[in-house]
Amino acid sequence: MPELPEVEVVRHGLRRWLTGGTIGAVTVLHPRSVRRHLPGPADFADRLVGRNVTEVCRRGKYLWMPLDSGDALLAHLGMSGQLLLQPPGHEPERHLRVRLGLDVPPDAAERELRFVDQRTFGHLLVDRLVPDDAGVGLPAVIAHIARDPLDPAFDDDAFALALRRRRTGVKRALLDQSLISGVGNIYADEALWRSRTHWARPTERISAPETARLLEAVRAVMREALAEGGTSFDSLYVNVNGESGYFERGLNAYGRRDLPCGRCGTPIRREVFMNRSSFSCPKCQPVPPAARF
DNA sequence: CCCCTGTCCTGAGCGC
DNA sequence: TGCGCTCAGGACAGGG
Repeated sequence: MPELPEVEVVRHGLRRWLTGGTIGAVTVLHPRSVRRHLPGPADFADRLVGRNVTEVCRRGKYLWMPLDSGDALLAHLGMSGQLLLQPPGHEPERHLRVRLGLDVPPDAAERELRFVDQRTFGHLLVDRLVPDDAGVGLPAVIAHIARDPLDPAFDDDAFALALRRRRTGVKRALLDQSLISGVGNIYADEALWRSRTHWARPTERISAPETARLLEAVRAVMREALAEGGTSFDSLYVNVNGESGYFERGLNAYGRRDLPCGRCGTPIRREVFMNRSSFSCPKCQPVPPAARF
């Protein structure tokens, strides 16, 4: 379940291989993986073949590679997506969806970029680059995605104000990628545990200092995960070299139903919210008055 | 405009 | 053994 730290690990791994490389043959093996490329798979391939990759960028959970054409190849890993660099003759993976030939700089070994995705919640598309609010290019289809909390240009004060204007629970707000990006179910639960916040705490009642503590908690859990090389549970997430990125021992709340809270020993509870699991400590994170469920 | 729910997908695990 | 059910959840369309 790749969230910001896992995607950043992938970005970092891809950067060295892709920058300066030229895209060769493109094969779409499963149309669903390019469903958000509205002109269709043939156009997807046409706009990639022969193009030079100039960079590998990320915002939140989105990854994109600007091309010398003014387009970018955009990727979202969804639940189970992987971007693997394999030798061209390597045996096809079970859930291989898209393959992109790659002519890498002359001193590097030949590689093929492969999009592997069991559950097909992830996707690839090609889109034009448009300037963002700082004049740097990002794909037009993700112009609505907020900056992420590790972005130096993330505006903490603006986030605090936007949070207080919302009429919802704090976890729903953390998962809203148009408010703050890169946070998924795992890091939301971890950050809420760390800041001793209940997931249903009404956003309009969250003070500026409390927002600051919450952001600090989000950043701390993400930095810890990055330091470990990315968090994930199942072998569905594999980093760019094909190694599984595990981080279970660093988790304090997520997936720890009935296990003791690391601070107070109270068994961690599991609740269903937004059709997904929320894990929290009943004692450290008590249900707030006027909770928004 | 804002908020929230339903939907997409595959495979593991489990009860009968 | 095999069948059917549940669970995992990111992003967005569309309804209220």
